[in-house]
Amino acid sequence: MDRRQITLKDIARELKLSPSTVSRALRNHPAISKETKTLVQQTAKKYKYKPNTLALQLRTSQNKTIGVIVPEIIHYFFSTVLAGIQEEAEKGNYNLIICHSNENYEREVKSVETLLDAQVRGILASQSKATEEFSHFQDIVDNGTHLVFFDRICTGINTDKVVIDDYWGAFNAVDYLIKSGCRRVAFLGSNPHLPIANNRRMGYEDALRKHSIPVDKTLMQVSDTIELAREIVPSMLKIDPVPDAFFCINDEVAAHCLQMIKSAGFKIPEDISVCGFTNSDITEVTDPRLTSVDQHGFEMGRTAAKLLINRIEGKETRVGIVSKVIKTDLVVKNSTK
Amino acid sequence: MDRRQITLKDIARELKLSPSTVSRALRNHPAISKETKTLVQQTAKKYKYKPNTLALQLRTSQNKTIGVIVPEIIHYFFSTVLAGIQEEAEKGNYNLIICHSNENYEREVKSVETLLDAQVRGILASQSKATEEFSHFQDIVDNGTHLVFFDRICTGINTDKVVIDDYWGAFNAVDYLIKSGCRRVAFLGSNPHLPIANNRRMGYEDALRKHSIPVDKTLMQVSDTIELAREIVPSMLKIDPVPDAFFCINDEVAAHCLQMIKSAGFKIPEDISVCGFTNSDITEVTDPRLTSVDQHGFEMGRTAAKLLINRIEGKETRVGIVSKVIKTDLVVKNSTK
DNA sequence: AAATTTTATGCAATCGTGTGCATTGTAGAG
DNA sequence: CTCTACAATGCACACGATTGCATAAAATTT
Repeated sequence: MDRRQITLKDIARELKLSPSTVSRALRNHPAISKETKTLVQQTAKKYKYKPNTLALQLRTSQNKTIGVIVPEIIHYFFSTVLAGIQEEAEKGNYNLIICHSNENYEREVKSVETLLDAQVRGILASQSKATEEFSHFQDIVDNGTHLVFFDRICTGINTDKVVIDDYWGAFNAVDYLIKSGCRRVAFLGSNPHLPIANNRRMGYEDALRKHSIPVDKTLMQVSDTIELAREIVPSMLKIDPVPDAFFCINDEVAAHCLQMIKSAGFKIPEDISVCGFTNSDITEVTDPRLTSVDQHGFEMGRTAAKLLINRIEGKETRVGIVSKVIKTDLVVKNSTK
Repeated sequence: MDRRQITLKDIARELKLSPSTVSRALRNHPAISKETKTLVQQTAKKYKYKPNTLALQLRTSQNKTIGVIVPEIIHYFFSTVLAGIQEEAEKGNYNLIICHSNENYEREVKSVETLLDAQVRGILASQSKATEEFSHFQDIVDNGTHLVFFDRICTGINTDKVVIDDYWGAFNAVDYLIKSGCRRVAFLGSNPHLPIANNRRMGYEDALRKHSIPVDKTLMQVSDTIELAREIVPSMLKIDPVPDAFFCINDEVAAHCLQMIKSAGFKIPEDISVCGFTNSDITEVTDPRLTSVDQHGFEMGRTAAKLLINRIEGKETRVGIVSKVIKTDLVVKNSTK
């Protein structure tokens, strides 16, 4: 157990050759004779020789790892993104170090530190809800490490980003709600300093305006967690006249919203429509099944990872900031008319 | 951008010292004078010197990474386990390389290869449903790399494992169902060559026997995916007399089962009870909320990672195989009487 | 047969750190 | 004033792999 990996030297000693010859034989260097090559390659196979990654990376000073910072792992959307990142990293032979900030500012700062200590070549990050100060992200850039934000981008930092079209996602959803006959659409949003929340709010407002429906501040609340939803939704159901639709910032809030609406005695979607955001697995198991905006997390992950790897390898020629936008799709199920 | 990290040599050159002196000064070696130490340490701080991990690891030949193979990332239980692994790895200063086999045998084999190529010090693995041949896992052991299985263990390989008490989890759930008045409990299981599936089946059968209820093979089906459930559940609802409870191998199947039971016109839990396994987030949004067996994935992840790290660092003194069992808890909600 | 080219291999340095041993300088002891 | 002891630093090598250059041996040319 814990057997030492065999090295070039071991093979060299065995065959009474120099390490350099062995190295060249394995890499098919033209100056090596056929016999030596086959001999070396056979012995290498026999001993299951694997070049030491560390030594190689040290020599070329080309660490092949990238870091990821996600606010939450146990979360449909982010695990979808992670799967996309993972696939693309594997394709490019990059290793991944994953940190999760748990929506906590201090842990996010520490994650950046960890990743820079590990000397990753680049970082993919989505900021926590609690983050309002960005110097740790600036440190990444100052350190000469590539940085690509995804989804929860950080407006204070000048770097590449991949986002979804939050504005149009929200606009189309609310537009659909209105076209299906809703007039009092409530918006359960998130902290407005997050661009994703703010953009969705604007999409929501503009959809109302398009149909000449006045924006009613009493129908707009910050409610991005189950706990908040449990407080806010019941109170909104007492407004007179009651909202005839809820457009929610995520599926969890939408699903719990739906429960509370039902237990308050309203029918979905006849009395009140509900629309979520993400189109996660839970949209299939609510009753009725939940209409939601698909965020295509997998594609976002792939796109972000691809962009980062291209930057690292100098294949991304565009000099300025690259911003990629992933399209959303409204997936209509049974919680809307 | 892409600035080179500063090295010991850089500091040495700047201070007209040798790299060895600088190294010793930073590591507080007694043979270095106070003045030199403070001088070196200040300059190091000034230039934000970080020792090159690769060089260090090469020197000590002590790669600090561990690999993880999960069948699926976008999955409540496995992401919970991952979160636990991640926490413990971070605590021990280990980096994580995560591979996902996507329930596919070939990808699993390739993942093992990837991880061994990366020369990880140990691997945490949960096998895919498709795997019926284990030589790739044996390769890990033969290679001298530590291996700990979690949840979906592989019986063919002689190594440490962390599992949940599937047998008792199932036994207690079915026992509860019977005590609440059910007599015809259906079991929607998984491929019996997976120990988790087999153990749950035995727990199910023994709970029936405890109450002198005959085991009825027609009530036991392999149905571990939503697709299978959509085929099998409707046919089971036509059995006469109809089952009065469904005990399901996972929450997704349970949630969809619940939907189909309702649309077939049965009342839950009055006519038919439903119980899932995992206690994932979706149990909160079904209607009614789903009774389920909590698997404590986070604790499982932490336990498995701790065990692996102890093995790597020689802190686990037990010589033979270590098997840890994580307790389950039945969480009763509204889909059972 | 001598000179030149070709072929095949080894030497040594490199990447960034750490450490045993040798070396330098200085102070105290005799 | 010389010798010893000790403090402070540098040298050289190691970790594993790669690569320019030198070198040895063989094959070819003149």
